[in-house]
Amino acid sequence: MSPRPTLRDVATHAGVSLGTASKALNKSGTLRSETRNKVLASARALGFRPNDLAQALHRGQSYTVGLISNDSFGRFTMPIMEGLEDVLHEAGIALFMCNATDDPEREKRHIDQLLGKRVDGLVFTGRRADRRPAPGLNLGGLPTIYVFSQSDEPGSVCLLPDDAGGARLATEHLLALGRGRIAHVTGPQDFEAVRLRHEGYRQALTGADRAVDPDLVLYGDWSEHWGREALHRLCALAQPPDAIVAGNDQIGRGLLEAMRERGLVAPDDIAVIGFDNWSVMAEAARPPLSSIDMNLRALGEEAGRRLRRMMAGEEIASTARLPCSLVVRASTDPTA
Amino acid sequence: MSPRPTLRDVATHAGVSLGTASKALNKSGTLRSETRNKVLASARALGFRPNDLAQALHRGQSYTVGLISNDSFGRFTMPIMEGLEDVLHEAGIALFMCNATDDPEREKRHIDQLLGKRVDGLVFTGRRADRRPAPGLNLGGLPTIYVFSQSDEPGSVCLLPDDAGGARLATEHLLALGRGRIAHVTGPQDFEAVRLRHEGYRQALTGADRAVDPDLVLYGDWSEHWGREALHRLCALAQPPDAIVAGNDQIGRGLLEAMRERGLVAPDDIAVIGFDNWSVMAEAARPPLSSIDMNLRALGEEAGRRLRRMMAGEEIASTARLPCSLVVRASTDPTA
DNA sequence: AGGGGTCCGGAAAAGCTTTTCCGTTGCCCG
DNA sequence: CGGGCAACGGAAAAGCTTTTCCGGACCCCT
Repeated sequence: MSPRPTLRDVATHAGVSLGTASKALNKSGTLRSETRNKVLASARALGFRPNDLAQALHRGQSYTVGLISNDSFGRFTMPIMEGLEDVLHEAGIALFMCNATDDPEREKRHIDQLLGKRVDGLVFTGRRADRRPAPGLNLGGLPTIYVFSQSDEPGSVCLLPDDAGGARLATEHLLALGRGRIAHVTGPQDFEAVRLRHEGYRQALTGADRAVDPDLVLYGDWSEHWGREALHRLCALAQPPDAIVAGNDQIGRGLLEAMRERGLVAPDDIAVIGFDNWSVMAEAARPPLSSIDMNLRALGEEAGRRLRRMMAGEEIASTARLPCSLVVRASTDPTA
Repeated sequence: MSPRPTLRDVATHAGVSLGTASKALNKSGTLRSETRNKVLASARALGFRPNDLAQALHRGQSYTVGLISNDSFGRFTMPIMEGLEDVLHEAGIALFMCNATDDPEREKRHIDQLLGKRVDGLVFTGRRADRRPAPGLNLGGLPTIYVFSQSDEPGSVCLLPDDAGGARLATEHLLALGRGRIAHVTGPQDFEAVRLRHEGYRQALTGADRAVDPDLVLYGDWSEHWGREALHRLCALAQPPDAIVAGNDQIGRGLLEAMRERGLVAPDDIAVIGFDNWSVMAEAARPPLSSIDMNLRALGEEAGRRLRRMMAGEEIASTARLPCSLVVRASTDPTA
């Protein structure tokens, strides 16, 4: 039976009317259990699967949410997606992802497809959390949420990791280890995350009655190469640092590698902590790199909860940031 | 206007009947261009977007394909997805991904959801290309293809990189550089890819009238750590190798790192080539790591083409492997 | 035995689009 | 001026499910 069986087929097979079959399968209406079982048996025998298209059309709700990802490697999107899906599934909602790869044309296409399929909600995910232009499409009041990504549209609902808090956590961890000269080696200054992480770093130092030494703050790109170069620059200072907060794990790993080559030992000579907790990087570093975890999965879960509330008609505060956590490894604490 | 406008709204707004509005928008039937334009204008004014649910229901085809990914980091799935999507989009087919994360329950759920949405095809993608049990669901003749993944069901259509060919390419590259003792440091032997890559390595050596030296073939896990350890073992041999084919880029990078620490220079002392061409690893290695690219995007494109043919009713040969390519970097050729 | 209530299952409409089939209008030509 | 044809637009059905409304049957009680 190539075309999938419809409810009518089931009804015919069970010798009842179409409406009755529906009621039997949905446990609604009032039927003799004998009739109900007959229908159920027929449905099983025929391998019946209700047609979501018809259901959605009928009730005007698709119980489907679309996720548009601009993270071409999926490193950030995947954990978010898992969290989202768990929460949405509880409510019987399916989640489908489309990959836009930072191409506005592709993105538009995907949004259009999703609108055509009458999704009940939309999630945007990014590779970086900077403000992005609103998609040039009228979403017509469709519940929409930006996760690890922000819209420049006022009133849009965004969910982000608390970058400043994460950097503060990292810096405070180093302060608690008794470090006095803490450097910050990070990415390009035009990333909002870079500015916020710097701000958290500053706050932590200020909180400990220390000032930021501009010589100890270095901006570059997100690569290991930059981490290595930055270490050499820092070591050339009259007063090298005794700890470093890296803007991400790749930079952190570069710092550690350069240290090894100079015969410096982490954390004894310099303690290093990264950001992102990208395990494949952090765990392969020598010593393994302490890092800040952005709890992306939890971010996805919270996004799912908020989206559900939005779908229920509730108004949601526009932007929230969720806390990061500290993951201690040997690059700051050898006993870890 | 919270509920999206329907074709009926457009028709009313334009002062024509529903059927006429449909014809105007689909350029079918025979209408005065005046009427057609009136409808088009109304549709634009109202922000009309046809309801794919109704369309799909009507024509019995959803023009949608589902992708089930078991690659929790998306490193392999994402490029495949891009290729797939490009090819499917040409045919007006949308691609939606679900993440199953190697959880059979999740996977079942997703398949069921996709079947309910009456997708016209299904793609399975993996993190590893080993044979996997068929999903315990009746797909009812739905066109299905496994990419970078295999089903143990006979007759299933699978599309894979030519692992053996890739390893042969790598080994021949090293032979062409004049290397005589070529080692192979790879992952767990229970991966089919590991066995195939070893076979390619063997073929290349045999083709050059060289035998495989069992001392030079080391199985371990996929980590950098194992790469480092393996290098030390190889260096402890009476006759250390002058080149190494690594089973993946992480192992390759571990090998290079350990070489640096021993004061060995790549490629002068030992040339190293990896596998996967995972740029974030290969390019950050010192020196940058030559590697074998599995052309995953092309794999995705070919999968899309085959799927389209299957949807058109064509029978497809069950399994194919697509060629890998060699990416030369400084770890084998300093001039690269 | 008849009337009222309960229990069941059927009929029909709605949800949105496409397509086929018809009816109407207007024009041209005889 | 009337008949026929082309051009155009409307009506209706189909595709699948859910849900409401109804009608029929049966039971119980009086």
